[in-house]
Order: sequence, then C-alpha cells, then structure tokens
Amino acid sequence: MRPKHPAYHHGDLRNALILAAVELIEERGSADFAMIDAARRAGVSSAAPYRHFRDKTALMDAVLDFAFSELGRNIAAVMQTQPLGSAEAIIAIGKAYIRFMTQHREFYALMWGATGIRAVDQEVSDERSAVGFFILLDAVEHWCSENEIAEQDVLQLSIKLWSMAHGLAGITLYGHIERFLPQADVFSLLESSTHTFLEGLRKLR
Amino acid sequence: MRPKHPAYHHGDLRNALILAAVELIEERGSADFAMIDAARRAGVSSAAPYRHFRDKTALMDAVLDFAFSELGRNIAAVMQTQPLGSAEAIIAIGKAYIRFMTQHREFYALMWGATGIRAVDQEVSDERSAVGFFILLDAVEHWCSENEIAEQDVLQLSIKLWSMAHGLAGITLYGHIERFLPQADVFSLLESSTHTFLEGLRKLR
DNA sequence: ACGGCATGTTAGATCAACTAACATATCATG
DNA sequence: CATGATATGTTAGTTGATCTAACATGCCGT
Repeated sequence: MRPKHPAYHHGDLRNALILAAVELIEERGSADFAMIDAARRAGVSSAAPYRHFRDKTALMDAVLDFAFSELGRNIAAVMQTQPLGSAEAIIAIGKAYIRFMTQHREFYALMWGATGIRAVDQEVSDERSAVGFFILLDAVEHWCSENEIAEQDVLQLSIKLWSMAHGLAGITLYGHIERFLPQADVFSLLESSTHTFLEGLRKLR
Repeated sequence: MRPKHPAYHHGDLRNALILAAVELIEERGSADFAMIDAARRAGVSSAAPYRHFRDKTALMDAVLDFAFSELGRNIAAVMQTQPLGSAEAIIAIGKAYIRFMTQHREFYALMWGATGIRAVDQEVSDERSAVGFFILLDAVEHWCSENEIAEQDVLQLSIKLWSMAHGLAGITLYGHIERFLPQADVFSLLESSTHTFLEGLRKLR
C-alpha cells in the first residue's frame, strides 16, 4: 500500500481529493472552491485531478456520496439505542437527520440544493439518499404494528415523517426558527410535531 | 418614459436584466447562466450590467426578490377563495406553496439552496421570505380561535405547518415521492398530513 | 445653454476549468 | 528479470466568464 517513491504517483489521489474537497467546503462554508485548491491540498498539480474525475461536478458527486453515507451512518447509529416500535425511535431518527444537516450546513445545499435538484445520475442518487429512509421505514413499520395502524400506509407515513424532519431542517438552516421562535429549538419542535402527528393518526385510525 | 433615442441609454436596464436572468434560469433549468447572456438579451454590452449590479450575486439577489414576491402573490391569491378559520384555508396555503416550488423548480434551489443558506443580506431575505408566512400565520390564528387552541401556540404551530409543506416540496422535487409512492401526489399527501396533524392537536388540546 | 452625473461602450486583466503533449512509475506477461 | 502497455502524474497553454479601466453619450437641474 505504501508508495515506494513518495514523489510522483500519489497512491490514493482519488480519495485524497474527495477529502480535500470536503475540508474546503467545510472551511469555506460553501462549495465554490477551486479545483486547484483541492489539488494543492492533496499535493499534486492542477491537472492531476482530471485523471480521476471527468470534471468538477464529478468530484462534487463523490463528495455527495460521502455526505449521504455519513448521514446514513449517523441515522443507523442512533437506532442502536432506541427500542423498536416506539415513537421515540422515529423521533430519534428525525433528530439525527436534523442534527446532521445543521452540523453540516455546507452539505445541505449540496444534498438538497442545485446539484440535488438536477439529479444528474438518478440511479446513484437514489441509492445513496435512500439508506437513511429504509431505516426510518423499518421504525415506522414496527410502530404501526404496535399501534394497530394499517400496514399499507407505512410507506406513505414514512414519507410524511421524513418530510417533517426535512422541512424543519431546511427552515432552521435558513434561520426562520431563530427569527420567529428565538426561544424554541428544532429538536423539541420535531418532538412535539411528531407526537402530535402520531396522535392524530391514532385518533383517525 | 419612452426614451427619445432608442440606442444607448436603455431606460430600464435594471429590470430588463432581472427579467432576462429569470428567463435564462427558467430556460436552462439552473442558475449557471453567463452574465453576458443576460446583457445580450437586454440588448446591451457585457459591462453594462455592472452599472446596476455590483456583481453577479447581486443580480441573483434581485432575482430572488422577484421569486419570493411571486410566491407571496400566489399565496395571497388563494386566500381570497378560502373561508378564514377553516383547515382548508391552511391546506390551500400549503398547496400554493408546493405548487409554486414544483412549477418553478429552478427557483427552489436558489431560494433554499446555496444562496439561501448563505443569507448574505439577512434583513432583506427576512423581509421577502416572510410575506407568505404572515398570511399563513393569519390563517392559523383564525383556525386556533375556532378550535379552542391556545393563542400562544400560533407561531409555533405555523412554523410546523410551514415545515410540513416545505419538506414535502423538497422531497417531491428531489423525486423521492415519485420513486417511493408513484401512485401518490404531493397535494393529497399535504392534505392528509395536515388533517392528521390538526386532528392530533385537537386531541392533545 | 451647459456642466455634472448616470449610464453606456470597448478593451483588457484576471482567474478557474479543462486539454494536449510529454514524463514516470507500476504491473502483466514472456 | 526484461519490457512494453497502462495508469497516473507534470508543464504549458486554451477557453470562457467575471469584473475593471478608460472613455463616450445623453439626460437633467440650474
């Protein structure tokens, strides 16, 4: 693995570039870094990256993959600590989602902003963004069976719950909660929202 | 108003540039148009825009103002047709919100993506994005008084309802609903979500 | 009328993405 | 182990876009 000649051939430039890009995005707070900066940070010339990425958007796509897998890992992690079938498990997923988005606000725009909308490589973007969703799906399924909610609604329900967390994340990032509800915090808003919603479900069942 | 000499001094270049930018964004589906294209479309040279906008982001900011005011107008319009105090009024606002975002997907990334997150000019962005929110606030306030919900929760409630619509819009634009619930449409999802949520409120009251 | 200021124009500086042509190391294969 | 194909790197340069400088024109107040 260790390169015999430390000069020339980098050894793992592809990953080094992704890491450099992630660092630059986090430092600058947005994705408008220059390709050459990522190259320099990886210790190579300005043309080297193009041996590994067709263009800058290809690199951004790899960064996006990284971000989505991190999100998935975060969501998977909190599930280890929650009792399956409880409303708390669902809420914990939503909180992990919002926590990730607020702690990595610079990624949010990438994941859901312009690049996301374009959905260049639909199949890849499907895969990666769905990881966390399947975990939510599982939690919702267990909650439904414990609360005598029709199985057929699990998918629809999960989408709605996802939307709630996603919407709160976006509105928080934009600063609307701080502006209109300075005393509130997103996590308790998600908690009460989810409880209210699930209560409504039980009543309408 | 009409310029005596049709050449040289344009007369209303600032607005012409904003309009040109809007057209280009809509045609191209994203905001990566060249400044010179907007200039050409307005019939001026490449340097002329800089007499009206410090740089390209300043132009984008004006476009953003336009988009937000359009959104506000759309939301205001549907309120004319809805009985105040009804759940339908709240739902109609959400639907108008989602309709605008899906019909102008190229604006969504601008309004909520990278540019939005940066929130360069905080005060201006406050103003413009709040227009629609105050209309929602009003509808929620009337609904609360008709349903004996504590007045103090109006603001919090409105944020939550806004989040629901915003989240559904984002998830739709990204294609997740089409993928996971191909038979569903966003508007009925918003409708049932809102009803469920309001039902939960009445029960927990 | 005329002078100042807003608003245009052309030319060009700067910078980032990307490409071409060449260089070097690694690896498969005899 | 030799050797050539291939992967991966370098330098130099093209292109295209933003923005600036210096100059031109015409509108508007006095």
